[in-house]
Amino acid sequence: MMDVMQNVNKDRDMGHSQADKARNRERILDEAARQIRETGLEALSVGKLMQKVNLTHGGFYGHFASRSDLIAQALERALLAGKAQAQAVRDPNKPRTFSAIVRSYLSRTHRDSRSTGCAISALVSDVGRADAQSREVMERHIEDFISAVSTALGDDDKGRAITAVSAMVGAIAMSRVLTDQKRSDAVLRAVRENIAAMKSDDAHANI
Amino acid sequence: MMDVMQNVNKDRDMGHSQADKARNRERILDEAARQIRETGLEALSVGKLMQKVNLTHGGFYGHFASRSDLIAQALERALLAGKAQAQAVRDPNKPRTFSAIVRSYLSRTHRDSRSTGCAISALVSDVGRADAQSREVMERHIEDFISAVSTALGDDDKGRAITAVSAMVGAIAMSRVLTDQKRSDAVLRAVRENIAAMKSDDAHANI
DNA sequence: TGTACATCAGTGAACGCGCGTTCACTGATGTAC
DNA sequence: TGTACATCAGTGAACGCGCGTTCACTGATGTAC
Repeated sequence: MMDVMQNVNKDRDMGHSQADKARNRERILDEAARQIRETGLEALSVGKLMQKVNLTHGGFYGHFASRSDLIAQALERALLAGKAQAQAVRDPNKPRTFSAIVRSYLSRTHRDSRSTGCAISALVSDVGRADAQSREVMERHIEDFISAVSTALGDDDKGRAITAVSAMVGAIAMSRVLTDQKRSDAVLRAVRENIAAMKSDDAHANI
Repeated sequence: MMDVMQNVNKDRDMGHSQADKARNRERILDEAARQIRETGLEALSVGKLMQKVNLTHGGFYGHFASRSDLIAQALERALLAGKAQAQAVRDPNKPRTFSAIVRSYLSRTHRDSRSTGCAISALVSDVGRADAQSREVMERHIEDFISAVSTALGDDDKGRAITAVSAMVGAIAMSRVLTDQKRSDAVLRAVRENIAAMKSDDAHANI
């Protein structure tokens, strides 16, 4: 009986050591990064977030200065997690080819896992109207993504990479709007096929 | 003195006739359509919206059943207004060529006028996580946009139009995130140039 | 055309609610001896 | 290694605030005669 009570408390308290605090901070950030991708930057509620990680709302301010401080950090975390998620799928030994990037980015799996996928496509519109600080955070990741694609294409100029990234981000974002699964699938397929052609012709022909 | 007072009241009351009511409903909807494109679906506040059109919050429920009812209707309005705005710019006598569509969509002017521009690029991410009703509203307009582009391209298949639309929507949405104006301009330019090539080669080569 | 009355568009006070944030408290952790 | 105390991670009640929504009211509009 006493043991049961203590276990219940353990689950809730999560310990009070410094290591526990650091671990809790990570859990809060990870969960926030998931939630903003799932429901947007503004929908995040401090109380619900803390409940989700089995803590009470009051403790939040031992970890973050304010809700908007958390959101800024969660956005960075979401962008990193989305990238890591993409790279976890592939074989770490082989270099990432252009077609491998396009295939995994424009997959139905990616479309259907908003809360763990790329934060750019999950939050472009939102961040487009956010403050300069948030925009700069995403800006760095957009640049990185473009650079990675440009390298995979073997281009000096970034024009084609920019176009491919725009099409990929737009396609995933739109595919999540479409309620008709066939149409949604068709968007992913069309962009995948049209864009794949970019690499196959080595002469820099039309796109 | 009496005249002045009456004029002040006129500005606020806006009259009580049925025609006035219909006009007020339109003003509320138009302003809501602007606001959701500027600040997102969720940021809209009934009180602030009514203040903006010189009415008091209580009157709102004479026009709409609820805030979410208004939002659904404002989304449709925003999508229509964005389309109308695009068509107002061009010469109504000439047919819309593919390159004309691309040039105006991917213009700096369009990027810089979120509250009057295309609601798809302003709200893709938001609507992607909204309820089925809102998604269906935007879905119809995405399909229309794809059809218009496909016609301009003279294609039977919609694949290339889907790719062009994805790239345009993604490019405008991302260009609004970038704080570095040069980079933002470069995204618009790159996609404009790469996509323009789609039409010039009539043989259905690579994109 | 003019009057009397019913209708109804818009007003603004009031409501309950969930939110972000603060703070006195508790008890486990870490440290000084 | 063991004890005594300071620290501090997490708790939960309380706060002020803005929100969506309701409603009794006002006075202009529209209609019946």
